[in-house]
Amino acid sequence: MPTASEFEQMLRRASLRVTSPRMAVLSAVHEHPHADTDSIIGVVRDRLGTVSHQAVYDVLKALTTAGLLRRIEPPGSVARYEARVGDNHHHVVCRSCGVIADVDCAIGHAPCLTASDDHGFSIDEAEVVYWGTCPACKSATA
Amino acid sequence: MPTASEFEQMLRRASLRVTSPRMAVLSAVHEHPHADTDSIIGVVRDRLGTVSHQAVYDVLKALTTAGLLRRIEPPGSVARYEARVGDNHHHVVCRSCGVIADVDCAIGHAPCLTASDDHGFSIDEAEVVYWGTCPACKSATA
DNA sequence: AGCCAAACTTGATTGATTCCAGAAAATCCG
DNA sequence: CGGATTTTCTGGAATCAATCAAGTTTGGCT
Repeated sequence: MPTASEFEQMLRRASLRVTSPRMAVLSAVHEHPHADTDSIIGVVRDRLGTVSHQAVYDVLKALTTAGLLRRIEPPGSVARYEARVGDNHHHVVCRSCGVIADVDCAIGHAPCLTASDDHGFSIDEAEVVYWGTCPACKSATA
Repeated sequence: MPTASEFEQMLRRASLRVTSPRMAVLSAVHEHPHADTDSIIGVVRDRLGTVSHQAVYDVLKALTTAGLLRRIEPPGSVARYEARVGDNHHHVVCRSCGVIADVDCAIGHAPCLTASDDHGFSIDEAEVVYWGTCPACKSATA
């Protein structure tokens, strides 16, 4: 877990002003990977008191654009955010409870990046979502 | 393109009653792959006159559950439907205009199904979204 | 023909996300 | 330090896909 001053440096390096909502959001996402916006709002308010949901939405968008956060949108779920950026990793989603876990690419840096027929598209990224059942749900149904 | 009587058989085989909204939706999705719900409503109304959006939502859900349609939800887009089901194919999405094209799996039947660390999940499906630029947008910016 | 469950209609509601305009705060520069 | 400029934050309203609820119609079967 990065320290407060490291979060500050991340913001400054991205040419973003250092504000308490930004610090709180950044640290909240680091603490709760794959959290949805509403949970993040809750965590931020626990720490700072009153913060508008609009501010959190703005901050999340700014940090995502700056590359400090990554936005993921698993089908059937609202938008979620994670702090692990810059590497090519994917996600497993539990069909029954919806939890998400990180999965490193099995094949290499760009898995499945070579489509059999790309229809003339210039493909620059492949995003993989694995569907399955998490250990907790497996033992619950057993 | 299947004929009307083939659509009818598909519905009956799935134990679904044959109604004009269902026939119209089924054929609309066959004619317009990757269409969103709103476009489908438009096509259906062109053919049948007044149809409630609720009916279309219901039909789409019923047909998806029955396995006659597949629902896809590319991040940043609303839900879309396609009639190509039962095979393991993926999609390319254009970053600039949003068009979607089908892509057959390059590696085999279940690409990237072996994650390096599955965190104990039982993975049964891998869904791949390729991001890139479509030929039309490439030539537009050139 | 006539029943009954499934399907459709109308109309309202939810819930995530975005838009807007004014107030507040942070950075820059002298 | 202090003022001007720019960005951010606040609070409320608006949007849009999607869902819910209650009542009416219709397809499939006897």
